[in-house]
Amino acid sequence: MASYSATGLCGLDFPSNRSNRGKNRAEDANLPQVRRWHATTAKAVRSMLSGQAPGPLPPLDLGSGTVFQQRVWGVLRGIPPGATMSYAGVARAIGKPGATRAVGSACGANPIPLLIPCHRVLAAHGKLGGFSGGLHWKQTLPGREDVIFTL
DNA sequence: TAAGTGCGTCGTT
DNA sequence: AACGACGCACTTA
Repeated sequence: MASYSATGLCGLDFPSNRSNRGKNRAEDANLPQVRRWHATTAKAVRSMLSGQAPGPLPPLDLGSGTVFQQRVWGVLRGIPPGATMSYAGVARAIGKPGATRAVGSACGANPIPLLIPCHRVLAAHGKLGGFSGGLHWKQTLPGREDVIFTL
């Protein structure tokens, strides 16, 4: 289920996942635009699920997140398909080497899984770590991206 | 080497 | 003040 605000895509859930986040009343805004966004989103998601680069994305509304979270998500979006990064790596990438734990929290707060590839973030040493949408996704998705798990 | 424990760390609620 | 989708050092076996 995808959710849109006046700014852009603001939420995305895995199928059969928990209930939706309240927000978005995009009906007030331009419906045609939302439909356009959703078409783009759907295409991007399909690409992701088949292991391809997402291609063009709709505008993302991340205004709901804190500055720290937005920094983290920005890094995640920079991880190419098939690549992975550790929580500590992300922490270093945003210039806060000690904030690895906080990075984990930020990933958990990610409103748009898949398009913001939190599943490419592993714990140190290639271990899986956790995942809000269920660990099986974290195993499945990178699998489709031909990620090589070394130990 | 593998598995378990404890503590430091830091943003969020 | 308490709680993590972590990391590291340090036991044990």
